[in-house]
Amino acid sequence: MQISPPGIKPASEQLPCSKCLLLKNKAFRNFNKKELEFVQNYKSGEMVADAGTTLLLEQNNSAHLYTILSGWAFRYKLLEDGRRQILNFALPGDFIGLQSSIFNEMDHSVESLTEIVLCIFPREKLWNLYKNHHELAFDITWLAAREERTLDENLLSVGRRTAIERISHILLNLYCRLEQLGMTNKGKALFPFKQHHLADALGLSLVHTNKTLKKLERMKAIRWKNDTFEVISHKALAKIANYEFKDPAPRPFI
Amino acid sequence: MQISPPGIKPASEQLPCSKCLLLKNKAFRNFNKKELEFVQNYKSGEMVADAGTTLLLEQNNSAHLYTILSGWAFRYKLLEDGRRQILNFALPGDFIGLQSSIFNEMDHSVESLTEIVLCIFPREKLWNLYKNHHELAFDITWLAAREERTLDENLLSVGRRTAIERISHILLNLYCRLEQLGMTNKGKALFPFKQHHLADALGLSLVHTNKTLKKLERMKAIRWKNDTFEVISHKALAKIANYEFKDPAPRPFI
DNA sequence: CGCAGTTTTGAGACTGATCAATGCCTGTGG
DNA sequence: CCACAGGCATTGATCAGTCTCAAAACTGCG
Repeated sequence: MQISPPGIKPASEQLPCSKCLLLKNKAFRNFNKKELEFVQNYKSGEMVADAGTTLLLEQNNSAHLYTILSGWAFRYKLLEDGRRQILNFALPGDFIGLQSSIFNEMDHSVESLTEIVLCIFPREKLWNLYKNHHELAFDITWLAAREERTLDENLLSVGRRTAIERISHILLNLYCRLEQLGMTNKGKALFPFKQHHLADALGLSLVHTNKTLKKLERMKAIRWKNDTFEVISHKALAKIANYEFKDPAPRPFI
Repeated sequence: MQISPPGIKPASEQLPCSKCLLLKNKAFRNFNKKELEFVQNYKSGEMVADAGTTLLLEQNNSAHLYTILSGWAFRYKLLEDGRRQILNFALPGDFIGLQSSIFNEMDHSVESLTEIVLCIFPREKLWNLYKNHHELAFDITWLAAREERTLDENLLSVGRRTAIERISHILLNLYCRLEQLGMTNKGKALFPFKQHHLADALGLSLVHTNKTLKKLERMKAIRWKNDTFEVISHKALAKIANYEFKDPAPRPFI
């Protein structure tokens, strides 16, 4: 029996897949009728979790896979003494929990940063998806490969970029992801995380992260106050981070 | 037209899939006749590359996917000024090049560390695999998810572990992977890479990597001389790295 | 024998970590 | 409406793990 962790509740109001808000977002690809039908059938429900909820826990098994419908989450791993590494941030359209479906055990945890709405897929039906809907199966591989790319980039940052490069890079990257999702407004975006999240994502200490952020503010590249992040100079940021902008093609999701 | 980069040649002698050496290795799962037949058909040939050959290049596209039949390789990314981050090492049974099949462009490069034998799969037939062999499609997802796990672990190391922890961890990890493949002998294994590869994999400088290795030797945990790596004390190494041994189930490959 | 690549060692510099306060907001209870 | 607590952000001072530079010692090889 699966018991919902505290902070997680079935969503009161659920949309049919055909009305899924993600479908309206130009960041995502379209579905044909047959696919939509299958996904509707695959989906077992929606749930809402408060900010700060542990959605998936390392070493545990999860009965479900999730697609984020709205809100932020992050994947992380802990060392025994409490050191934490945030592996990456997850946004609407991102798929979480594939690990446990494939290996029967998570090797990382996932926590929500905001109130979050998740679309639930029972893992035992994943096989069925591979069997009958190879386009969707391919999409799942696509998502896994994309995650790998993100991790490659993060590893490059943490391993070889300096503090100021890392910070500029991740801020710009997050900003671009949000922009693609239509979650920005005139250079501004809501960043629901704290500085210690950034530090943990970048392998830096909180203090040094703070000092470096201040430096970026003094350089008039960014402003970040009360959860609102603002890119003041894309150019300056991109130059520090040596960031390459690319406009992504519509992407799949499940 | 695809022109083979220098250092790459078609293998002179090629085994049919039914005699694939990987099949004899207990690390890998078995195939049934139908699968074997499909894979045999999917496979377009084998090639051999010298040590130090760039097998796949960032920003390029590759017409093929590869499974390593024998030898070592590594995936890496470069920064413009030459800083390099090795993302991970690839051993026999590992699958490389999925990225370019999915996104039409590699976002990392791959280089051989030893002479390497590759099994070649044309990317345009990947779709066919998804269509007609969902078990194999699932295996590809399995491989992608496994890669993600490895990267998660590497990111944790580089972001949050100290130099000595990182080094102990990666050495033990590589040793265990080789052991699984039957490539170790009484605590000894061949490590065909140089110290600067380790440094680049761990986000450390060459000098500091060297000093830390020496420290591990003085602590009588390891010995590493002339490409031969020896674990002298699993216990000591595991304690420093806080490493958890797990015996893995037979894994898929293509 | 001599070169080229690699490993090893020492010295000194510096990025980023740790420690310790202080300040700032926001929500809560009186 | 104020006092206070708790969570974050900010700052200064000091420390240390790692880096860079430089040179010497090895190793394998033509």
